[in-house]
Parts: sequence; structure tokens; C-alpha cells
Amino acid sequence: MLKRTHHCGELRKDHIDQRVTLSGWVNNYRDHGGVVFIDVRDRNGITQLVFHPENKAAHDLADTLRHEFVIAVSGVVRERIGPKGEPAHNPKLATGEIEIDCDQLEVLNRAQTPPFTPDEFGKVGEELRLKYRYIELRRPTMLNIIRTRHRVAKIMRDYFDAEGFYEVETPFLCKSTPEGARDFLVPSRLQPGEFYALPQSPQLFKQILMVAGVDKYVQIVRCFRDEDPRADRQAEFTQVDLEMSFVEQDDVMTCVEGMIRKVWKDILGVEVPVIQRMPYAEAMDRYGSDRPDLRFDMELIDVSDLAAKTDFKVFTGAIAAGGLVKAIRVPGGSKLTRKQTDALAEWVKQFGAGGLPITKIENGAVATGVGKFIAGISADLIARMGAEDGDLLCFGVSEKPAVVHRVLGELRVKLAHDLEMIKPGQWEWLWVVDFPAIEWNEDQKRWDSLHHPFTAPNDEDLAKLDSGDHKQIASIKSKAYDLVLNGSELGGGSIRIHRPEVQSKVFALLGIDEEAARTKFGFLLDALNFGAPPHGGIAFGLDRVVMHLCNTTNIRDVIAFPKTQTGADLMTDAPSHVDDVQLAELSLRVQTHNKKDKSV
RNA sequence: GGGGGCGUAGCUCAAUUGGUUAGAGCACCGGACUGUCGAUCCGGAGGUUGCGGGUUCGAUCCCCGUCGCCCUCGCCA
Repeated sequence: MLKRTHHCGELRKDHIDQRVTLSGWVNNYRDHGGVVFIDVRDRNGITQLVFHPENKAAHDLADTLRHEFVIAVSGVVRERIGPKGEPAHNPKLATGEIEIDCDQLEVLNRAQTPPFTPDEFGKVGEELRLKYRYIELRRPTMLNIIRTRHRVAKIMRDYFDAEGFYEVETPFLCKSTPEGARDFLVPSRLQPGEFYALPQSPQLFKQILMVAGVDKYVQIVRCFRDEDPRADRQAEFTQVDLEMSFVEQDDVMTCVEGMIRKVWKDILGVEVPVIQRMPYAEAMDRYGSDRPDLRFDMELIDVSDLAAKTDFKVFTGAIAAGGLVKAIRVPGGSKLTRKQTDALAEWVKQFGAGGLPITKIENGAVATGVGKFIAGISADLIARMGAEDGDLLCFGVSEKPAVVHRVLGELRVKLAHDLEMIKPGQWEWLWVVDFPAIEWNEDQKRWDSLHHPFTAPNDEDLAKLDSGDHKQIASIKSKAYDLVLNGSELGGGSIRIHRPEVQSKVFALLGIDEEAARTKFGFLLDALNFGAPPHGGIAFGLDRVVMHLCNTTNIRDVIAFPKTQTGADLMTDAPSHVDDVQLAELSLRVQTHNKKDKSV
């Protein structure tokens, strides 16, 4: 076999007259009867090969080449010259100034006609691309994502190594804990009827590692959550997970910022500034979200006091019921048609809104929509909103403040995208801090932890833990922090509880009695009793980091072998039935069969 | 579990109100061509309209069911 001397993207004018050997896939072929051109591709790029009839054996063989044949060739690098001796460069190719005048060709493997070609011209349905993932991955953009992902992981590992972290592997076969997301379960053969769970995150193990004195732990690790996927969510995903001892909130955040700064600098050449911080309450108040997108304005402004002065029952009724009225100003939003605003009103209903009152600003006053109901507050409203002619005001109204925030929070993001208010290349970073430790779950009539039950409350709030007073408990803040980029949550973490008596109080508040706590987390409680250092950490979605760096909104793009919305791998056809012998070994019996008959 | 969108040649799409032989471009096969580069020109082959049922003289089109894919709500401590 001819052994390559270069890759397909690296030959330049400097190499002219050198004999070289290349290996790769036939990207395209152009047969002119006499001279034959072959574009050969590897992960590095594309180089044009020329076969002249004078080298009959190679030329005849080149005639038979088709898309995606695997070849090795040897020849001499020439400048591309036209028929009259003029340069015939191809500016679209990095190697476009040269070509290889080939005299040797080996067909290393033939290929069936591929269902689609790895060139980027025609679009191809995702279903097909997932089935033939190996062909899609040949595309330069996909290989570039794979390379970027590799580099990101490498930069992070180098960074954490330099900071004194140890990478430690934690188990995949874990104890199931019913809190949080649904577990993927793995039946135990040796202990019939018992199950492992795949980790939703290595949370408890990394805390144990701190008790063990590892001091600084990091792991790039797969996590599993058996919940329905979304465009940016996959049941199986990768976290950059870390934990540090003898630290406070600022130490973790500073460390992480250093990592982010290095990744963005090395991958994109972008300088990340000192990342601003915003309390959770402020984020909800101003942006209606715990992960606000700061690339555009349209802040939520409370107009409840003005709304109360109107005779508009939608407003006054909500306020009387303990709710509120907030508004966002959509610059230039009056260009939206009635049809479009009606569609928005329909759209917001999924977030619990009854509708979406709007009004356009014309001639310095509220004009359309609910304008006639609120004419009396027109001037005050316009002043408070800073509105101008051509703007659109959208009102969030509900007796539940949370619904107002959700509706307007989602709406401002949608409008920013629909009205193309986001300039490309913007990076708006934010730490959201001062999260409430717990929130009241009205449906279940109990307290739920907002982050997780191991998150440390703020020191000054510790006394409130056993106050028994609903309001005081609701006001407890925690040492938790989320890193937000352009409206998406990249990671979150907290300082953990390291004193067993505090942990017991939090469990009690969450309705986890001592016996339940022992059954679920006994090993952690034991560990805390044996000299646990103060510690805290954070976990990042590596997939999401790479999505941002590669400018895609689809998590499947950054995973080599992703799954569909029903958790299927279209290439391997997982999940699939297993035979009865396997089930019997695991003491399992299947009650119902899949709708699609995959039985063997 | 709910809402929305999609499924026609290998691929991307078209097909009038339900109408007689389901088309085009690319890919593929054969031929021509010595400087192209998403080559060009000539010719050819290629269809279970996702699957099953129904309505109809007649269904790619309408109805019911089902399978698959995408977006989304719930869910994701």
C-alpha cells in the first residue's frame, strides 16, 4: 500500500516539483475523456489529482473511480496551469494553486453509491443523516465539530491539571435515588430483582472525594437522565464536573471563569470579560427568566400601579387577585400584523397566559389593541416604558406573578429572534446567584429544593431553617450559582453542606425523614460525620459549550452518535428486543411489547 | 401524556377541485469530450406516493388507524 506523505489539505506552491503520496476518499471526479480530474478528500482538506493518458494504467484505473472510493495516489506536485500556460488556480480551495500529476493509483476500497455525498451542497434529511452517520461525519463541518470538541476537552483538562485538579472516574453502575430526573435502570444478574441506576451526575461521589481528601476533582463524564429530549437536551450527555475543598463561592466561580476564558480565547480568539453577577430575584424581575439573554433589551417593567387605575377588567381583576401586570417594549414592533400578534397571543397560552394584551404606539399615544381600555394611563405608561412611535407594548397579566414572568420571559426571547434583534458574534455572559434554597410546590404541598438537597444555605439564613415560618423559609438563599451564556444555562453549582446537622435540617424541611435519608444517602451522611471539609463545585454541559463554539442550536450536531427524540439510535437500531435467555438470566419478564414489532 | 409540522425515485422537491401515462434537478448506468473544479453534451434506467384500512367510478390528494422524524408543553432536584 502506498503510504501517505502529506494530508489532503496541506500542499501549497512551496511543494511544487515534490513527489508526494496522498490517501483519502474520492470527493468528486471529472472525466474529460483524455485528462481525468479527481478531488481526493481526507479530514484535512481536498486536493485535485490529475491523470494524463500517458500514464495509461493509472489513467484507466482513474476512469473507474466513483464517489467515496478509497484511494492512495503518488505523483508530483504541479502548479495548476491552463491550456495556454496561464494559471488555473481554484480560489475556493486552500490547495487550489496546485494539483498532483499522478502516475500511481491504488484503489484501497470501492464504495457503493452513497445515499448522499459528504459535500455540503444539497441538503439532506436528518433521519437519513443519522442512519448513515459515518457518511455525514465525513463532512468538513462535522469533522470540524469533532475536532473542536476534542480541543475543548483538551484545553479544559490542561487547564484543570495546571490548577491542581485530579481527574477521577466515578461509577456508572450506581444506586438509584428517586429524586430529580427519572433514572435509567440496569438489572443486576448477581442479585436478582435488584437494580443499578446510571448516574444523573456524579454529585454524591465527588462530595465523597472531597471527604477523602482529593481536594480538587474534575471529570469529563457521561450522565444519563431518562427524560424527553429537546433540541438542546439528550438523555445521554456529557458534563464537565468539578469539586473543590476549602473554598467559597467566589473561588469556584473564579476558577471556572479562567477555564471559560481560556477555551473562548484558544478556540475563537474571543476575550471573555469579567463575568457580571445578578441575583436570581433580579433576573426574574427584569427578564422573567433565571437564565436571561442579555443580547437584547425588552426588559420586563412593572406597570401594576398604572394598570390598577384603568377600568380594564383583565388588568384590575388580576391585580385584585394578588397578581401583577408587567410590560415589555418591543422596538419597532408595530410592524407586526394583526395576524402575527394574534398568533403570539395564542403562543403564550402554553405558558399559562390567558392571552396577550398588546397596544401599538402611534402619535405619542397607545393606539391599537387594548389601547382604548388604557387610554387614561397612556402618557404615564409611555413615559415609564420609554416607548416611541412604532413600538409595540406587550402585557403580561396574571394573578400568578410566576406566570407573568414566564410569559414575558419567553416572549422577549421569541420576539428577539423573530425580529432579528440579535447580532451574530455577541457573547453575553452572566452569573446568576442568590438562588432561593427551596421553593414551595403547591401541587404536592411540600418544599422542593431548587438546586439539590446538598446545597448550602447562606450563613445568615441558617437560623431560618427551623423557624417553621413559611415566609422565612421561602426567603432562605443558597450558595448556588449558574453560568449563563446568551440565554442558555451552561452550568450550575453550589457550595455544599458539609455539617451533618445542617444537612439533617434541610432533609427534614424537604420532608425526607431520618430513615428515608439513611436509606437514600446514608453513605454521604456517614462521610459528613467523618471530617468533611467545606467544599463546593460546579458542572457544565460540555455539549452546550461546544454548541455555542460551533454556532449550532442542535445538540445532535455536537454528538458523534446521537439519539432521536424517542431515544433511538437510527444507525444501530437501539433500543431493541433481547431474547428470553438474556431476560431469564436477569430474572426479568417483559409485560408489554413495543408497538413496532422488532421481535426476533 | 398533550399541541404543531413533515413523510412521493438513491437524495432534494413538484404534481391544479380527487382525474386517466406521478414529473424535475442532482446521484446512478451507457456514450462523447485533453484543463475541469458543484465540468459539459447525448442517451438510459429508476416509484409498494411510510404502512394498514375506509369513502369514491377513480385517492399522492379526503377520512380513520398506525409507524418514523423534527419542534414544543409537561418533564429535566
